[in-house]
Amino acid sequence: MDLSQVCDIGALMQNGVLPRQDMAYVPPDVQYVLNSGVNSLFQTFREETNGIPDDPRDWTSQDVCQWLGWAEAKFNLGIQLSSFLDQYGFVYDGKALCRLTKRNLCFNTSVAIGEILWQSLQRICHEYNKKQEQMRQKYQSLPSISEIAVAKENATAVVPTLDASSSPLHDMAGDADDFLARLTSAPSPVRSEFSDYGSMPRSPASVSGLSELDNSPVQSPQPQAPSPDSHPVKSPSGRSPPGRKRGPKPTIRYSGNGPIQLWQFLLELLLDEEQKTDVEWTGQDRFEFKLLDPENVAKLWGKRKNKPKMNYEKLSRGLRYYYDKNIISKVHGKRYVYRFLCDIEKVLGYDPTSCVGQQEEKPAVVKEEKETLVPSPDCAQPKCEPEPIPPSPLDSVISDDDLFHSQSSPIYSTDSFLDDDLQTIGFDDLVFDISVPDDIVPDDAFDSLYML
DNA sequence: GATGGCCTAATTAGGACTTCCGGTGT
DNA sequence: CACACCGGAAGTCCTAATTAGGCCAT
Repeated sequence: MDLSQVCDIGALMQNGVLPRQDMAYVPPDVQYVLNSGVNSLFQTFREETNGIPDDPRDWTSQDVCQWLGWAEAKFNLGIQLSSFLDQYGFVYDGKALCRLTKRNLCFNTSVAIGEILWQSLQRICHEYNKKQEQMRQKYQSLPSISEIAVAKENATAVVPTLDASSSPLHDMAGDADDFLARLTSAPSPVRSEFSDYGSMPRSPASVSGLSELDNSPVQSPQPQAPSPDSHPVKSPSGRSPPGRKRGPKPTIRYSGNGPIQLWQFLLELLLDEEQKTDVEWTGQDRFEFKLLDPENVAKLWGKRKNKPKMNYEKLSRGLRYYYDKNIISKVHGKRYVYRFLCDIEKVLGYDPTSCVGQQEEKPAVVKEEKETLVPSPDCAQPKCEPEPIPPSPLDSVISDDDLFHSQSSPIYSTDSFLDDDLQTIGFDDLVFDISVPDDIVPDDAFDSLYML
């Protein structure tokens, strides 16, 4: 199948080339062609649609119809509009649309159509975010009004420069670490309301402040700083996704909200090829790892937290606090060996221990994920109380109360319903920053970084 | 002058460690 | 005996929520 064929999804489905509704997934090679087709045909989206807002969240029902019409015409999808009616029989607006997951889309239409629509929507969101980011950077590079006023006082004719490198604000940014630190100040994962980690809820206000769209595929662009000491991460699948250019490996570094926590730091080290002499997965048990050089790990931890007197004795005390919280446990009888009890696979989007001892490359980019820390299914959870599965994100009306309960439930996060592409629920708690080198094509970066 | 809205600073509460230490197990 | 490991206790640092007070418009 080539790009010329991909335009006619309907025909491809009829010919059995593409999976139909009863198929569970799109084969990777077909998915690649679909992605390429969307990317190729998307070039004309703006010209062929009339005045659709850049931000899909701002779309009206008419805009959604227009988008569906465009996709329908472009790909001969055979979309049933009824698939996009909410419970009241109205066509989704942009906000409701953005709450859909790929799985929702596939479920409502078909795997192939869902894939096309998903890719298309991702692309639109990506363009919007890119635009926002550019505007943000442009804005940041501008001198403030007060600076202009001062400049006017000091010189009779000073023209504010747009050159970021010469802007006083540019210098104020400080080093990347400092900048990163300032970016990462917010609640931490184990502080999530009603989480199982010994935290007490503060007040519903802290939760109700979450907008519905915080969990939608559309993420507002977040300022990201370069990570000077970040390191490459390999991919678990063993081969690079098709179409990805060769180049410097993407890097991964925690950049979530709030100060980095010890377990996050350890995970960061474990994902770092260059730290393999300090800490590594044992491969013996799920998420089991060993501190090969405990003192050095402690030193690195102390460096990160600006605690020069940090040592393994103190670090291990920190780890022991995790025992009660079911985040990490000690592997009895093995020196310096611990085990993550939380579901690292969910946090990262793949099992980092799956290719321990293998030489093949992991996927070049790891999922960027925003999610509460989730105890793994095999971890005994006496404090966990079962909760009913919350309403589908398809529901166009979700009360704050629903949101409050559904998001804060650890059970919800562990539910199998939330696998792979269904990731619209979660806090902005854990975010690993994946820096993608410039020479990797944007679409590749987008595939992995965006709307996961 | 009374009231209400807005803003800001101070206070409070809580989480996540850090530091220290005595005890236990191997 | 050395060392890893455990867990209590007190303290620090940080963030977010709450409260109090000042200012201003009506």
